[in-house]
Amino acid sequence: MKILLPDFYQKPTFEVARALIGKIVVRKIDGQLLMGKIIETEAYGFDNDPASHAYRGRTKRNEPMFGQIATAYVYFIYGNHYCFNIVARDSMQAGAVLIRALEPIRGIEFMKKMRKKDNEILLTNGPGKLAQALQLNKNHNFLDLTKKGNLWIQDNDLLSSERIVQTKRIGINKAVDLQWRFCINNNQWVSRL
DNA sequence: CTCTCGATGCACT
DNA sequence: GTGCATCGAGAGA
Repeated sequence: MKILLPDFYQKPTFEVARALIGKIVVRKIDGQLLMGKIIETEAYGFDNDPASHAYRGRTKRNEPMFGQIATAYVYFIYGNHYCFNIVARDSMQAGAVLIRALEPIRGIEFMKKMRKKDNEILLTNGPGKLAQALQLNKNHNFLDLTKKGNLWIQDNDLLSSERIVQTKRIGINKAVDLQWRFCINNNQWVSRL
């Protein structure tokens, strides 16, 4: 499995969001590997996207979205949860892909422990859930995802005939009609239909 | 400084 | 389906 290189992320953000479906998130903790297949993503833009953190310009929080592509943008939300994004864009000044759901591939027992849940569906079927399962937090903000450190993204060599569907984004109140959400059709780890 | 509210998850009816 | 915990970022005064 080859690691995804920077040029993979140097495309319009919504295209990268679609391309990331089926790819593998790898997390290393204390020498143990956790892996999950990306099932659901959303693209967030810049001044073309009122729902994006970057919409009103550069701030301390959204700094990663304006920074180097192929790095992580992790933010804290609702006083409880972290959300994991990957910085990706071409000509825009800012842009990132929110990872909304994974299918657990490896390290499932560890994820169950972190999530305090035994049901495999409930481990990573939502952005806050997968961040908890993989123990992602502010420490991973700005992290280069093209290097094999403790978090990176790999290609998926296995052929997949699953259909990718494109829909409106979830959990936002602005730009609600933009079809910038992608997920594997009929997959049980998708956060919502 | 104060106020609002959110790219959520979970318990509950 | 509805309600809400919980806290930091961002906006405005």
